[in-house]
This record gives sequence, C-alpha cells and structure tokens, in this order.
Amino acid sequence: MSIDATILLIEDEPQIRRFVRSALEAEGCKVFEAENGERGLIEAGTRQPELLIVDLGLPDIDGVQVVRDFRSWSGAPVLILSARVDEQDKVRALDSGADDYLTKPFGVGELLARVRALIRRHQRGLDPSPQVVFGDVEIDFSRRTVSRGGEAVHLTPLEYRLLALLVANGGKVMTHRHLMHEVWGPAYAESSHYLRIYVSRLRQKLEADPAQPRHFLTETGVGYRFEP
Amino acid sequence: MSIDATILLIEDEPQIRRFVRSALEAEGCKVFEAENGERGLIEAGTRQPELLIVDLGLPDIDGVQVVRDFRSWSGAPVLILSARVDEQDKVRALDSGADDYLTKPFGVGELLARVRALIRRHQRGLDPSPQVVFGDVEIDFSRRTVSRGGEAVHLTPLEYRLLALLVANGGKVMTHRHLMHEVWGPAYAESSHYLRIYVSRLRQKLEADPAQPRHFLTETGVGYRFEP
DNA sequence: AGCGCGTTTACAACTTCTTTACGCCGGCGG
DNA sequence: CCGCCGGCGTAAAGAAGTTGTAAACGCGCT
Repeated sequence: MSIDATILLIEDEPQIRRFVRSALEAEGCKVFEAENGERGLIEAGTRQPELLIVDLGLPDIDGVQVVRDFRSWSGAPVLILSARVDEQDKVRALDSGADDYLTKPFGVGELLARVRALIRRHQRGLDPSPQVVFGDVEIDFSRRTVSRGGEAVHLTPLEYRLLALLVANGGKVMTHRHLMHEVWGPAYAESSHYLRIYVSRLRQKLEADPAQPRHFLTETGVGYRFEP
Repeated sequence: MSIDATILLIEDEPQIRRFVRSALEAEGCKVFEAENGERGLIEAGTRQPELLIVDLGLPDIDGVQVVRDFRSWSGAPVLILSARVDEQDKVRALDSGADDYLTKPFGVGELLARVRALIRRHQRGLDPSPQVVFGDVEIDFSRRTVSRGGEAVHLTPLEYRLLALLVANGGKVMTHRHLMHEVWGPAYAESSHYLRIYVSRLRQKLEADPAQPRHFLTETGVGYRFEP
C-alpha cells in the first residue's frame, strides 16, 4: 500500500532532506524540497502539497511562522520535525496549526506511519477546507475552485498557478523574474511578457473593475503584488 | 481557549487516569473512563466520544485491537498512550487507524496540545451517508447499485470504481494522475487516456445531456470534478 | 459462437497557450 | 509644446495541446 501524495519538505539540513525524501519516494510520493522558510512558502503556493513537513529550526523564518502562513490558505496537514524536545516548543508548534510533531532522531518506520495517518485523515475529506476570501471572490485551494459572488469562475491551469502563487504570498511584492520562474519555468525567467497577459486575465475574471485593480497591483518596473 | 469535547479514556493505571482526566476537565472536556478494553468499547458505543484516548498496554485486549474495532464504526480521532518506545509498536498502532501516539511519560502541555490538534481537525466529519442522490440519479454504495429515475442502471466494474471515487470526493478536483492511480493502478498513473473514455461513458449513462455535463465536469489540463 | 468488458485506434471538436499587434500613459529631451 | 521611448494593458488570431466520441478489436467466459 503506497502513500502516493504530493509532499513539500522544508528542511535546511541536506542529510535529513535526503533521508526523508528517499523514504517518501519509496512509497510513491512526489516530494518537493525547500531549504528555507521563504522559498518553502513560495513552493507551497505553486505545488499545492497534500502534506507539509517543516523543520522548526530553519535558518530564516521560525517554523511556527511558516505553519501559520501556510495554514492561512491551505487545509493540508502539517508535520513538524525538530531537534528540540522542550515541551513548550511542541505546544507552540501544535497550537499554531501543526498536526503532528516528531522529534529527531526518528526512524523511517515511525515517520512513514505518521505520514500515513495524516494523509489518511485528510483524504477522507474530514477536514474543513479553509477559504481565502477577498472582495466577493472565494478561493478554495483544497478543491481547486474559485468563485465570485457565488458563481463558479473558470481558470486555466496557468491562470490558477499564477493566482495561487500571488495569493499565497499576499502582501509581498513578487518580481517578474520570480513569478515567471515559478509559473513558466527557469527558461522563461527573463521575460515578463506573459505576465502582463495573464495578470490582465485574472483581473478581468476576478476584479470588480479590471481597469482599477484593488487586489492585483502593479509594481512598475519590479513585479506584481496581491493585496487581500 | 478551551477544548470542550466529549472524550473517552481507556487506561488501566489509576494514576494516569487521574492525571489525564484532570488535565482535560480543566479544559472543559467531558471525560468518560474505562479501565479495560472490553468496557472501553462498550462505553464508546454509548458515549459516542469525539476523541478516544487508549493505552496500548491494557490488561485484557491489545490496544491495537481496540483501535481497529472502534475505527470500524467511528470516524473520531484516536490518540494512543504507551510506555513502549519501540518503533514497531508505534507503526502498528498508527497503521491500525490511530491518529497520534504519545509516549509515557508526557507533560500536560504536550498532551493538551495534541488533543487540541486532533479535535480541531475533526470538527466536522460526520458519517458519509451510504446513499448519494444527484439529479435523477441515486447511488447506493452499500448495495453497489445505481439507478436513474427509478430505473436500474448497469455499470461495469471500472465504471463503478471511477464513479465511486469521483462522488466520494465531490466538489474536489481530482487529477488525472490520482484517478488513474486509484482505478487502474500505479502502472497507468501517467496516462489519462482511459479516463476520457470512461468519463464519457459515465456521462452517457448518468447525465441528462451528455454533451452538456452538469455533474461530471472537466478541468482541462488537470483532471475531473464531480459536482452534486 | 455469442456476449460482456476492457483496450486500442482514429478523428473531430474544443480549450489553452503563444504569438503578434496596437493603444495607453508618464517621463524626458528637443 | 511635442514627439519619442519604455513599461504596461488588452485584443485577437494562429499554433499546440487536450478532450469527447464512435467504432473496432481481442480476450475470457458460458
């Protein structure tokens, strides 16, 4: 019985990354990696993982902060890895929205068993799926649906990817380079041509007045920013 | 922030019972107790707890057996307590349907944090009804029958499996990969060829107007979605 | 053989992505 | 003041890729 899920692993120690990755891939999972919190949250936006595994001791952002940010738009379960055994750390992490807490060192068996338990719950559809709401638009990432004033709005794969990326990083300015790199791939990173077209389409579909955007904002010469 | 849930605690050591009970009651929970597996399962039936906490080392029945029994009729989360640190025990317990595993000795803080995490997740999932109705179609999963406008509709094994999978995840977009993996098996996961044919057949048999599907929707480039 | 079902093939119809084109606006130098 | 330029927004046509459906094939079963 393989697990077969899309999983994002945010962990700075390469050794543990390899360990976890190979264990999960042996179970048929698709594993994406990030080595710090900032990149991790961006990856989460593009990859839409069904499970997030985060190390508490990241070099840049506190793991708890990563969990909170992720939780604000995704309903997928979160498993914390940590070298710390202090009870306060566990309580903070679990109360910030994480679902399980595993202390290093841990064995493959226990890791996989806990991952199975988390995925099993989530796939039964037993979870409330959080929705991101702005204006009269609702986004449900776990269903991959978008609606406006109750009416379903259809987005193409690229439109959706761009939207997810912008929304998951709401408030932050995303450079042209960055957006292109994440949505169209490294080869297209230097152009910003498609962005103008696709941002325009998102505005047509989701802004009350596409000519006066209030959520998908242009940062001239730099990139775009989503404001909730 | 109190927890405020109905919890059943199956534990033979009076000392730990008192410890856990008082911790939970301080959070506003209604706690029922049982000191062996047999009584525990009976209590579970009468009390319908929202969370089950079980000690692995019970005097009569193996804790794993208790979890399996409970799981067969309840969807409520299960937290295992155990003095054993052996990885095999954890794996067996988690794979039998438990959701978390806490090793003795543990602190109040961690116990409560894990209980909160489990309850938070479950705040919705009630029994999935064995009958689903949409349009003029009725599906009875327990009898494996489908009817339309009262008339029985015959589905081949693969058609039924695909239907069941889509309906069970109603509202969610199911990727080609996922559907193929579940219905045809891992080896076929990368193709989406059969899906098109079988979705087409489901539409012919179950949609009022197969050319304008209202329930079996295409998400181009991604997968399919069932909308009730 | 005849039937039911899964698989394969083939092609038309459709959606999405890419390309190309053009208009707008603000800044800047002539 | 005016025209040019660069960055931006929108529209629309063509190319590329996906999807829907019908029909034929083959395999196991009775």
